[in-house]
Order: sequence, then C-alpha cells, then structure tokens
Amino acid sequence: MDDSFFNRVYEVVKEIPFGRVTSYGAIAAFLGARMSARMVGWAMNASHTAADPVPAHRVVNRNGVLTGKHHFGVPNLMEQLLESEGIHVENDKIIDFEKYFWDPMLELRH
DNA sequence: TGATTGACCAACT
DNA sequence: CAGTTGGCCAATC
Repeated sequence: MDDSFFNRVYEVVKEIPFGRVTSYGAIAAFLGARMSARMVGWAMNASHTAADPVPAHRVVNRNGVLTGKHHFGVPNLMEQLLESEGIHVENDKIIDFEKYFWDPMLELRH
C-alpha cells in the first residue's frame, strides 16, 4: 500500500496548500528521476482508489492547463474547485499559473 | 510475454 | 506554428 509509488504521489499532492497548484513534472522531479510525469498522471488516474481524498484538481500540466478535468466525472468540477480556492481559470487554463505554482522541491525540500 | 496505452514533456519536422 | 516522435515506466489487454 505505502509501497506503491502511487502513494508517494498522493502524499505530495495532499501536501499542496489551499489555493496553490503544482505540475505533474514537478512532482515527478521531486520523487526522483525514475518517476516520469506520465507516472504521476497514471497515479492520479488511480487516485480515486486512495483511502484518503486526493486534491487532484491542484495538479495540472506544465502549461497550467487542466488536462485532466475530464477525469473528475463532471468536467466542470475541476475548474469549479480551483475557482473556489481563488484560482481563476479561463479556457481550461489557470490564470497567473506561475503565481499559484507550488514547488514540492522548494516547500518540502527533499 | 509482447503490444498498447496513458490526467506528460521536450525536441524535432 | 501545428503535428509528429521519442522517452519516461507502470498497468492493462
């Protein structure tokens, strides 16, 4: 359970503070070179199986685009959750993405 | 066991 | 500037 690399991704995602976002690549880089951005995405795909809720809506691609919004059951949900946290989304893209970007490398300081 | 597929990223054409 | 390709590694067929 904790052994699976999925759980490591969940741990990081859960540490993302309210009103902040990060990218798949940042998480991958933080966990290690063996972890690729695709693995993070794959882990998020299985995030619904996690025991604890994972704020997957705070994870977007490097462009700040909500690539995975269609995986929330309701496409608008991801956008709504971000808006409710004060993050403005336009055309499936986060406004001032760099401003809200939360880097696990800096905050968690491996 | 081999082939296909990803909620990605970067480079190339 | 848009589409394609290669690479990353694990899960599914």
